[in-house]
Amino acid sequence: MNSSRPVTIKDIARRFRCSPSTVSRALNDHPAINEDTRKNIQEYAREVGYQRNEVSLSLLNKKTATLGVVVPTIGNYYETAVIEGLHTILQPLGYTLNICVTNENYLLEKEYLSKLLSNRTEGIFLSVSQETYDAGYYEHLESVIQRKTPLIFIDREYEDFETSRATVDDYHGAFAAVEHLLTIGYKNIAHLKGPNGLTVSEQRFKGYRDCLKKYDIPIKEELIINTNFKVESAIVPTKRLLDLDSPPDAIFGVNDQVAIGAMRVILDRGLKIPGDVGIIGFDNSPISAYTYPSLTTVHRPGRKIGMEASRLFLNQLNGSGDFVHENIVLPTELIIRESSLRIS
Amino acid sequence: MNSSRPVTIKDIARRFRCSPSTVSRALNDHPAINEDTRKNIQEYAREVGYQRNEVSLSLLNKKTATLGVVVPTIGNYYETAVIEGLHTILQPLGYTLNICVTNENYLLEKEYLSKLLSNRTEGIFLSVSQETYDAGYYEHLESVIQRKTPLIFIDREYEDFETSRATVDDYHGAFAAVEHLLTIGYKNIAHLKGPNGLTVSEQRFKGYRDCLKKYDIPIKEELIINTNFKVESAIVPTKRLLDLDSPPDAIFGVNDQVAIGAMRVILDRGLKIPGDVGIIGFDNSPISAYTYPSLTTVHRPGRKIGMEASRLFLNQLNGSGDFVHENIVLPTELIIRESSLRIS
DNA sequence: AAAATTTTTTCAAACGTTTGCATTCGATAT
DNA sequence: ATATCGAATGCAAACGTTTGAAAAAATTTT
Repeated sequence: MNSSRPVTIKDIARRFRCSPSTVSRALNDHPAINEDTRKNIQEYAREVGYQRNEVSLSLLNKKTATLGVVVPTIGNYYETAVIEGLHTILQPLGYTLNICVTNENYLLEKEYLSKLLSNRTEGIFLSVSQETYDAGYYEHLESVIQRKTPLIFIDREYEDFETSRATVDDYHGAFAAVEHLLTIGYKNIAHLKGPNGLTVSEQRFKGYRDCLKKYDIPIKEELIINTNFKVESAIVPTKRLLDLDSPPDAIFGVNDQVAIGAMRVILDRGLKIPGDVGIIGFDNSPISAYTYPSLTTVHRPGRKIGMEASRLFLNQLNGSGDFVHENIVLPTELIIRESSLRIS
Repeated sequence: MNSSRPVTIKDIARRFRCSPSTVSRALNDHPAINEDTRKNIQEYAREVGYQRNEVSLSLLNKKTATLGVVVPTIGNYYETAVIEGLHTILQPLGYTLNICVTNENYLLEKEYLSKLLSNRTEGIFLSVSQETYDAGYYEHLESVIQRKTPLIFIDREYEDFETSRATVDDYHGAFAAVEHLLTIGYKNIAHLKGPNGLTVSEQRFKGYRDCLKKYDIPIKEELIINTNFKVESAIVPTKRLLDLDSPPDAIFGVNDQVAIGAMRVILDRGLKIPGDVGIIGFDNSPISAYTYPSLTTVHRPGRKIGMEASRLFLNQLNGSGDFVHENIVLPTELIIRESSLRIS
């Protein structure tokens, strides 16, 4: 059986009765190589499908041109937008992105980070998993820091750690959303909150809370119900909201998915959107413009976050020794559509 | 400035005035190492944060434990489901997935494949880009074949190439969808088609066409309009359909996104779904159950595809020399919801 | 034709790890 | 006291490539 071991420089050298160095130089168009030798070797290499073993080069140069992207999930529009942004900047520079999905699992996250370091990844973009965040774990990050591998946080904050960070201004996005509802005449605004503990959830919740405070509206516990970001998780909570003695006249969902789930329940009850209940989401996912009614939402610039995060990485890389830690916070944008339109 | 070069086995050896071999054996719990030596070395290694350089091991063992996943996009639910499936099987086996997004671009696909080979990736899962497919390119695959790197096609067929393949039975899925519409009483069924040339588009179109044929219904050119899988791309085509002299009483969308876009246009015209127009999509994306009205669709088992593809890869890997090429086609499932419910 | 110069090629080391085989060092048996 | 044995450690090669310095070969100059 033909073992089909990849052709190496040594193989080519044997074939031409020359040294590996000559072959290497010929393949790399080194000037100190005879024109004929070069041509012959290059031609032969192409013929036999020689492909340089990057693994050996990585070992030699201590450069792998690989970056890790560690995220809790890739199911949602936002994450893929971030990855696209990273890709846009980093792919042309020759970097390969190694995308690792932790499923919100601490152990998996830890394993991935360790693996990325072992593989001599040159930088890591990390959105910590919920489990990690909840438990306040951070030891697995120590080794990344210790190794001085550039570490960029995307999206989720991690207070105790000083690294660069690119996040969206969830707080003001939420604030603007609720303020919009208030100024348009809604008075009793509920919030379908994200999982406790996550920065994204908490920031948006804070925006909701502080906006109500600003307008001297009491915060009612029964109007704040948790979800897990998924459509399904909005169903029961929304029903509970509608069954209240004084049901909300508007709902602010922690993301578009949840808002869409809520809309469904409301329409099923024969209520009108935005007539009876106003709805607002978060993310500005592509579908949000085409639901019925279309969904007012807060645009979250995922692609830009990816591009900014890339920039932060490159800064660290070219930075002089000690990293300059930057903290980029991108603004959101309120996108007003049908689900919140009501003449005040 | 502290250069913070990663600690190597040699560093540790120097510290203990012993040879690298001893350190290596100590770290790997080799039996022929003195208990004290072992303990001391292991402790010290932990202290200084030693992490074994997998790059050097990869070179030595010619094993990288890395697999490439080359897909045109990761924006949609289906692709992420496939990746999740791959992940489910392969992550526990120690494989790292290197996800590469080609954006339907041939050159990028070619570059990625070449890079993956150079990096000595042990297997490649490929869903060819539209450009590649359109142009019928295949040379970039030759080197993969030549190297005998296991290559598994996911989702998109590539006739001339014999490799293993895991796809969904789009044809029969589409057929069932249209048949459902017909048996429920719809007569004038339009199709919002996917981009020309893509297997997915063409197979679903064929299913549509053949089903109509089976029921002796003439195929009308004006009822078949192209889209690009995205919500927005359904808007204008749907308007055109509704403006026809004899507008369709049902629309079969090539995917859920397109179907949702169509629904939006129809509802905007004051028409009832499913009363005036029945709608059916494809994919069974999470959102499809919660649109208003909920969307009848064809379930596409992305996760299963990923798992099957993994199985095919493992078979090739353990297979004896010459690969056994398998061709897995998974069935779809019709999910009947509101958008097609009409008493016949 | 020898010396000087230029062109072309080879040598050897390095990257970090593992591993078969050889070596060293005590200790035990003769 | 010496041979024998076992345990512990070291040596050296290997993986594939690059690269500065040295060597060899070819060319030009004297």
